[in-house]
Amino acid sequence: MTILKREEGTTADYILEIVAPIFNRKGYVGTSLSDITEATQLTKGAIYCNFKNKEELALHAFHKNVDFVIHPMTQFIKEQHNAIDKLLAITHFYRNYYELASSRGGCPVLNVGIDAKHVNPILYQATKEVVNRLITSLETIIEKGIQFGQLKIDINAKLVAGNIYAIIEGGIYLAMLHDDATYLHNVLDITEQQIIQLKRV
Amino acid sequence: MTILKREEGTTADYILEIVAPIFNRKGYVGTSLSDITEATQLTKGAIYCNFKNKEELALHAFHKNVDFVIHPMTQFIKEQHNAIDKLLAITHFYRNYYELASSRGGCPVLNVGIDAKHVNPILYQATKEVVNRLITSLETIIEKGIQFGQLKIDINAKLVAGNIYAIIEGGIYLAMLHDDATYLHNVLDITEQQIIQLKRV
DNA sequence: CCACATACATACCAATTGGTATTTAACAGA
DNA sequence: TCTGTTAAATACCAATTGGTATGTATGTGG
Repeated sequence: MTILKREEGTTADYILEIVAPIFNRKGYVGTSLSDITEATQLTKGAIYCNFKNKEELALHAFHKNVDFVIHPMTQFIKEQHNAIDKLLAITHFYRNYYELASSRGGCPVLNVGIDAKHVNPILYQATKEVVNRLITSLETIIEKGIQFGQLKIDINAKLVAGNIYAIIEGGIYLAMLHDDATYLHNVLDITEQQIIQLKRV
Repeated sequence: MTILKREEGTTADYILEIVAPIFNRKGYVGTSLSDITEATQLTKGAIYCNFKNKEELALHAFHKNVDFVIHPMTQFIKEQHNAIDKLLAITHFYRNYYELASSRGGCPVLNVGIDAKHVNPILYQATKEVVNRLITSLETIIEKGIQFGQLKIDINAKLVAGNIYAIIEGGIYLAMLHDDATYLHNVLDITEQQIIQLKRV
């Protein structure tokens, strides 16, 4: 399978694991092949044997970064069984997001969404799709909440979902910029208030 | 003064005017000297005669971009004479922000704050200072509003200022990502509600 | 044990990177 | 009109960029 005496996983996985945070930090153009070979202690031969080119590697790295930060949240959500609790599980999850994400170079959605827009259409498109997925899942939670009589009936699910995501991402931005999680925590407080007001009385 | 037969302004101004949106779009590492010489139709001699190096040029470009989008807002604010109206002038200003900023490559604060963090300490620091200035001015408006009896006395000015800025910036992010200003408009609606609730009863 | 595929290393490529030294042209002041 | 200064063009630099062609070692199926 692989020459290197690593216990588990393929070389491609190994490369991605090391390279993903680098792409997240330095961006697509900012990350060079020499950054990659240096960090992995592999040669270009190994890289191009496992990935078609830099772009494909960056795309995989992006998805790896997204999974790393988002996967725990989906678990949190599944554990709850009504709309309010699911929404609060989200804000609860984001309470620890600064620690989770900053160790890997920040929020990949925020980073790549900004970084790739005028530079790499593939990565840009991938970011849009991830954001759409996230907002849509929020939307679905709200819609089902309305349907099951947990939330007020006059709620615009799409609008509220977008707002929640925007507010949280704004808090993440400020937290990352100033290396201070309280910016995020403060907007989460607001978001939670907003969520509670969605509850059907 | 300058060889080029431009009617007004220095060559440095001319370079900045053309180069600023490019830096905003492609970022610091993503913008090459050849991008710059191509766009300005000048040679590297002209560039390095007017700016010490790429970094200094990028720094000036950043401040030019910030001024371009922020200056109109400060005018708006000055025209109002109580805290609520000043705060609403801000949200009013951001109603047109998508059109204003996207034509120049997006929000420079958001772009450079993300782009430069792990790549260029000078630009990163500059962004933090701009954000601090903006949040502090918000804070001052709120504090004076409390002082003059326009706003509730139990408001945490620093906290509210940070929240408003985070929410707006989050809306800007989504609007830019999806090329859809409504994401921004929706969070501005929320922000305005929040502002009105600050009013002393 | 041999043929072959796989996985990676090595060596190389043209193009581009940011930056500089030199040259040229234009202007201003005397 | 001569002189010094300045702005910009030109030519050049070593280093690095992403990518590829070739070489080599290792494991595997027949």
